[in-house]
Amino acid sequence: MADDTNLADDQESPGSMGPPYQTPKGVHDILPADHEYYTYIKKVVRHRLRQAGFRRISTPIFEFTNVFTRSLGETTDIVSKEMYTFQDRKGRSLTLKPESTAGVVRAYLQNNMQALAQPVQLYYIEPHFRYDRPQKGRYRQFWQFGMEVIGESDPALDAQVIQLAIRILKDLGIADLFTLQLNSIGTPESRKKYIAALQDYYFGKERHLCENCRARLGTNPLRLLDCKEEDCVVLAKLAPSLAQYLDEESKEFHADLKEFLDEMGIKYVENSRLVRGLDYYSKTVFEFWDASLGAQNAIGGGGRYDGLVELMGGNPTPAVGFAAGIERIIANMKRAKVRVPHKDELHVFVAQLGKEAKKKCLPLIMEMRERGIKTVGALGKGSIGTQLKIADKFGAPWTIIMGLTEVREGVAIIRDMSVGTQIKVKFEDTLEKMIELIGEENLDNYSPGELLYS
RNA sequence: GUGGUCGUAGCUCAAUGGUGGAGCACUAGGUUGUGGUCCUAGGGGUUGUGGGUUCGAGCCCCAUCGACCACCCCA
Repeated sequence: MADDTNLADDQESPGSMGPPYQTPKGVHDILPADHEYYTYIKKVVRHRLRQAGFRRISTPIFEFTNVFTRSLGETTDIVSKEMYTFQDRKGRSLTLKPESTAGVVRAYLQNNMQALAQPVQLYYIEPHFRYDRPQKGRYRQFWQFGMEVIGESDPALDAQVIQLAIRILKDLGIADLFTLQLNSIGTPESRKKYIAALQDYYFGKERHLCENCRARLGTNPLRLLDCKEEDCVVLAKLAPSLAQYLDEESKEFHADLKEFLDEMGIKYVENSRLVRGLDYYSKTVFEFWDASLGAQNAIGGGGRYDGLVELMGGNPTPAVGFAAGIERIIANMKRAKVRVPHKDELHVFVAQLGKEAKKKCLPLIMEMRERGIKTVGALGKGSIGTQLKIADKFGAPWTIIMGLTEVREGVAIIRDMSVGTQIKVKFEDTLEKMIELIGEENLDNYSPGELLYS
């Protein structure tokens, strides 16, 4: 292979191993057909969260590595084996963000948002990165939207975050595919005590455990309760339960949360084995599980992280949040045969025959676009036959035909592509006639709102 | 990170170790000012990549890249 780039000596570059240029493992292009989904999902998220008083934030794609190691926990799977970590030119360790809560909390502190009215409500729609072995719905670059409520401890906030998450899933037509799994893991102190008790319980019983569980006993003992191996299940049944170790405050908090959820008519499954993979959670944890497939296909989750702000150097500040994976949402929308409305279809193709006609067509095309008629045309040469063929491929319901004859007569032909009938109008009336045919209400008149000058 | 399945034309897929095909799509013509249907013809491939075994490899073996599945874990 040619030595034409300085990537050539990089072991990981595809080189002669595959097609000359291709995306690396686990990442892919988002093509126009899928962007219809992304656009729609973003609209729903922005709309629902704006209604609830959230404001959007974007943190950098990469942060200093310690932002993540500190907040997520050194021994978590994400930190220990899934981060995209690299060094910059000065040898500083940077990491592509594997999730957003850590960065949002960092931004909260760095930008002194403690000074704002609390709670601060933020949402994001961002790409994230994890070095994982890819599978369907599991990519090395993936999009998540999420929300964070920082600065107030109240089970009513947990309830609202959960309600908003469900509201969004409903808007996307997939709420029924998922069940809300709910648990409380208490304060970090009570959890620590519980984990110690659990390890204590399993001490001396290691040889009855499966290989997996023996390894997890040191790193993630809570997972042992979830194992499907026969002997492990038996041991798990007799193991101490997390609920026994919950402090009074957490118990009361959780009871209130459930009361609020009931009040809002939100159904949930109490799942005492639900544990999230990140160290920063406390009290409330929840996930949305596939109703038929279970945990592997979780579409999103969240919980309370009352200790994180302080852990990252701020004053003790409670918080609660939620995040969901957009690729998984899209996969489920497709599975549920949910189609997304979009505005990409053309209105008009302008077929022109010859240079004289093309000159007449260009200003007309500009005017039509200005008025919100989605228009393509005045391209290529060829006979009227090939022009119509192109028009057909573009899928435009109308075609304006301009040939030498029409230029001379000062008219334009408007063809209805679905039935093949056509009418002849005065050239200067073409624009208004098209608006009439398309319908004022169908025009694509995007308005970003008026600019204000101070 | 562990174990496994798969990779053939733009797409979906055929091809006992013995000359790589079909449908759709594409291009041209039938129809030199009228597309989508129809008819006819045509272009397309180092079988993901690199090695090996064999008289001979799309098929067997090894490596590698990629997709997917089950774990691990999560979005």
